[in-house]
Amino acid sequence: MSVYSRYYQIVRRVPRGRVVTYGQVAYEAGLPGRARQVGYAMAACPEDEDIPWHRVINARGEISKRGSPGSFERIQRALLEAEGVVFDERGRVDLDRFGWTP
DNA sequence: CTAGTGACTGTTT
DNA sequence: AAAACAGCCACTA
Repeated sequence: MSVYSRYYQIVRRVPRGRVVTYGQVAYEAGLPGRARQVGYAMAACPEDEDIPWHRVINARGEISKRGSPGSFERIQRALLEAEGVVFDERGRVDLDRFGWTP
């Protein structure tokens, strides 16, 4: 049982049309201050399980950038918009409205 | 065991 | 408001 599984389980609880920050996932998993590990866990996200990884964004309300391709961010944004999440012209989400609170 | 690598965050320029 | 800094630690080789 790795720490990743804990994070994945938290992410699975996020309902449609809502988003969470990396730090919040770590906090809910009982491991505050480990946002970076959450990011690393998402990078290793298993595709064969239904993990809504696209609902995890950074504390600024933006989609975190992954070094090389860049196309994944566009896909993530499309997935969120399809669930009703609204982005402003700068590509940010209003966490006060769409942020998930357990 | 050590060293390198990050989908991050809060504070400080 | 945007950028730079220093912490954070699981995982892989």
